[in-house]
Amino acid sequence: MVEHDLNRVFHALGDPTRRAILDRLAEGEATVSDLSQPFPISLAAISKHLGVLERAGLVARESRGRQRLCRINPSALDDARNWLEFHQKFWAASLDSLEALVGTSTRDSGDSE
Amino acid sequence: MVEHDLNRVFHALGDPTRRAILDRLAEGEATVSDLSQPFPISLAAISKHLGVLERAGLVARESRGRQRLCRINPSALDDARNWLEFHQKFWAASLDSLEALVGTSTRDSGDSE
DNA sequence: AAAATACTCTACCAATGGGTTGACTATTGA
DNA sequence: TCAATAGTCAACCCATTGGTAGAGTATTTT
Repeated sequence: MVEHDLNRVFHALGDPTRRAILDRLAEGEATVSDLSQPFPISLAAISKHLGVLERAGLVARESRGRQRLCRINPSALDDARNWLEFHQKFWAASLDSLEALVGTSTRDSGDSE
Repeated sequence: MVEHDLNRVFHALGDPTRRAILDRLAEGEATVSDLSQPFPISLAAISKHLGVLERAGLVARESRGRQRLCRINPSALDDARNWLEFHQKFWAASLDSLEALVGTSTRDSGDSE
């Protein structure tokens, strides 16, 4: 909704490790250790990535004894998807009118819009 | 298509100035000076942003005399949009089964397609 | 109670990112 | 021809990022 959030969401999605974490999380809840397993980096690094994802609203961590259960929040993608969808349509439209303009090859006298 | 590109696209979209540039560019081609006008930063900074957008495949710059005409490439958003769409559906499905397990009926975004 | 587990937190480090300025190139314009 | 315009490029600054290692905090487990 707010720019602010879009920044965080897009930034979070810009890292392949984080996208992979989301992929894995899509199969179900997982602990931080579970999530760290496929990666050759430290647990602390994964924890940091989870922090980024959490601040972007994409995942939630819940304490469960001595472990943290992580799960996904799909609705946080709405803003990003809306942005993309809107702009793609908008751009397509603007390209259409450009092509229409070029296609007719008529010198425009100023009655555009 | 490749991770590589997703990184670049999402990273490019993660900056509000760059999103604003895309917004403005959606209204039609523009020169670098045109694009820099609404922003309180240097032309060089805008040029850098355009480089990021260009490497992400989102815009193209074309030499036109001593100026550079910039225009948008909507199809570069496809990868990002596909990624979002696929994962959102995937996650929604995984949450559905979770909720079925839990038994709550808090399911709100179940519109098809 | 003591030890192991599962994290998080706090430095710290090297690399990257967004910004600046100033020099440089190329195209117009006077 | 000479000066202004349009933009890029390179060097630099500082904040942020992704990574590490190590200490610290709960929770199990023995």
